[in-house]
Amino acid sequence: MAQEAVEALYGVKAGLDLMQVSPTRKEFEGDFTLVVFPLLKMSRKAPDATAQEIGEYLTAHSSDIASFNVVKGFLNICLSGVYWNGVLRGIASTQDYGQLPPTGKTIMVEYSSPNTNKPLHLGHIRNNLLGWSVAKLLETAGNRVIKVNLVNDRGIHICKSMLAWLKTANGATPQTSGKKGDHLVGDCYVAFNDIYKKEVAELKEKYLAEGMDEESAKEQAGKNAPSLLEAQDMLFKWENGDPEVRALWEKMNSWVYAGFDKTYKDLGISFDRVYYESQTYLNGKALVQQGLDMGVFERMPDGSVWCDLTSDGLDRKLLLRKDGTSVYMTQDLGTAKQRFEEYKLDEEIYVVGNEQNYHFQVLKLILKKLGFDWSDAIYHLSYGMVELPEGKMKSREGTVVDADDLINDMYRTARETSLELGKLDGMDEQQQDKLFHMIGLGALKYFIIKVDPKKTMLFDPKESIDFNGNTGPFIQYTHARICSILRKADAQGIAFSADSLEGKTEYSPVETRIIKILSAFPGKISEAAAAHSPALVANYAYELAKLFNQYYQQTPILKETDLSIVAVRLVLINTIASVLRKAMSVLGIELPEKM
RNA sequence: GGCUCCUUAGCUCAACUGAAUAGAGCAUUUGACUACGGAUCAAAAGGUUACAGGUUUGAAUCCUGUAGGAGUCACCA
Repeated sequence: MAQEAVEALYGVKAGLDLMQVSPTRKEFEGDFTLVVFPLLKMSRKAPDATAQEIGEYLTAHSSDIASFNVVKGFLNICLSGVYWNGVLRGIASTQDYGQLPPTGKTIMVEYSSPNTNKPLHLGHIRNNLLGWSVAKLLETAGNRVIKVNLVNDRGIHICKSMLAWLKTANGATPQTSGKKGDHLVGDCYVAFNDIYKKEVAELKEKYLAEGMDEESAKEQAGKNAPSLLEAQDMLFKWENGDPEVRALWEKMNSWVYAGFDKTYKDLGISFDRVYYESQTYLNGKALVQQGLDMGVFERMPDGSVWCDLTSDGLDRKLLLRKDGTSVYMTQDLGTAKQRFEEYKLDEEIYVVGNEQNYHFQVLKLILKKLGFDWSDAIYHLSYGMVELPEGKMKSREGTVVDADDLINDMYRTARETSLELGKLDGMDEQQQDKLFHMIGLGALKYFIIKVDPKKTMLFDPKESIDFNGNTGPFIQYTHARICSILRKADAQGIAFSADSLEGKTEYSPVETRIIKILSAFPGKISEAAAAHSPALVANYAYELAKLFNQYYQQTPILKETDLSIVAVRLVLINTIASVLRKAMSVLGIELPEKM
């Protein structure tokens, strides 16, 4: 449109990149703003004159434009009430507004990927919420999405827990101890480290007494502590299928899975497929041979295999140990190949913390060297750590925020706040329980998701999570409020539908702003999907909720005497409620009708 | 030490592709109708966007350097 104006006025076709249109800032009058600076070369006139000319042309050629004004090279355009009425009507009569048409693409999202030797903590919560909502976001943007979890269920760390269980637990099970399975196993892991630390200290004393120097005494003690040797022996037995070790391993893992399932259920997240590393850890060995044949990898005299990436500015990467066993990278290479072939993926997203940036850089590079053109379709959704006021969470120092504890805290706060406000008349206990969970979890999820995934974020247990202001409960409250009005309207027998908008030509400035933001929703979904950032959707929902609360405060809805105006306002707020529901559903947050 | 990332109000976070006076929430101060639901709203105060240069009509945003912080550089995963 503006492009046409430029061509008609200056006889030059301007590229779309020069046409900068953005929503007008609220301190100026207008709906959209065209920045004319980039066009000055074509107009060969002063900014204001150029803006004036374009504004006049647009007003003359489009009936949707009501007026315009020029401020310091910015052309502010006001669209007519009739135009906005058409927009609102279109939105109100669209089924599942915000759901974008199918793209035909298949995208896999891998997230969560826990170890089975400790319970989930706040860092995992960020991973889980982010992974789940990115998957939901991509679905909403029209893609077919496969959510997968790769459980790290084998390795020396698991053996440590097993060993400690044998030595210290006296046969305790989740049933007999009353502990959640993942916590029981996690406690064993801690117990192992206590034993290990003690042994290392003793051994170090002994070595020092034998005249070894400090440095090597420490190193040797660390390597030779009896419990560690036992754990290594256990891992060896595991790899050789020792029935006793395998049976214990299966038993303890099953406890952990039951525990994880509970936490996943509380968080409201799920997977389409779960992979276990015990079944995939041999993947990728075939690729090593392929790489050797292609001359991309090289075998050392001791038998180990490496990929030299120094010409790309990276290091040499080990792919096969001298004993022929594979490493993490090797597995990931094989697993990626398997997945792309099996599912014909258009994209694979790994939701993994930014501490593994280097790993994924190497992964993609090696795949590329092996000639897989789909290596570019791998996206590492690298999220920042959750830090505490005293710094990073460290399980060894006991400074972790446990996922289950945090979920329970949120539930309790929601319960206390709700009961204090006492608006839950007529709700039975089961409904209340569901509501407290909805609110508590809404607070937690929103708190995590509203932050840009890439950024390190801070959680202060002392202040915990607020329920006022820019929060999940704020948006839930807004929704409940709208529902309350709609219920009252219904009780009064006031009917409305998109057709109630027929013939409406005027909207107040706030109403226009609301319609504008509503109309931006699908665009926001695709923008967020492209950026892999649910945070954009969270902030969008907040803006909308805030705008409704302003509107509500200054505009009577049911108190208005003109019933046709009441109906229009009901259409508007009903649309707000459904867009809020849709937006928050992307984040996995439910909105109550009462709270 | 090499490489990568980060630094915005007292605190937690925004700012689309470079655009107008850098926005919210919390905390602080003040105010709000016989409450269409006060988990709300209105207002005040709070900023040299770490620092120094550079590019540009225009820089929190791009480039260079400095300071501070994080991550990573395993025959761990």
